[in-house]
Amino acid sequence: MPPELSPAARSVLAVVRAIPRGRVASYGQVAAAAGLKGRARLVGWVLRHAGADAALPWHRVLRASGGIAFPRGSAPHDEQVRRLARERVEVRAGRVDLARYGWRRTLDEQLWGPPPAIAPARRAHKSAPRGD
DNA sequence: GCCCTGACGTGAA
DNA sequence: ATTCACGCCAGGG
Repeated sequence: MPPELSPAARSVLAVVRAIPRGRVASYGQVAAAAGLKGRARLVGWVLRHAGADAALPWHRVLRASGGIAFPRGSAPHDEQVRRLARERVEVRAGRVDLARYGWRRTLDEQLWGPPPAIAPARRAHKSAPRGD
């Protein structure tokens, strides 16, 4: 990263630092919140060059699909999973359920966010012991 | 300048 | 669920 962070880069970092513990946001979402709509790649670029900043919650940034951007099995992937697990964010098959852990900034999003009742009322037959 | 490669996103097949 | 084509744009060759 250049000695002087571009204003854009600073905005991105500010947004990332604003993601609450136990919640996650997508690259695109971060970009938009930083006033850089459509520039998700830039967010990736900034994080990649931000590297050794333990205080930066880079692990809370995921793909729009909720998936981790790193390849399954790669070191950074596992590291991200660990960091997320440490704050109670569960990662299954390399992805996080955005409906449950996605960062919702506006009241509107808070209310309309998790629409379907968490209890799917699935076929009550061969169910498993559930209760989280 | 041109071409390729990304910690990406979206819409279409 | 997967794959593909594009759109995007900063760097590296």
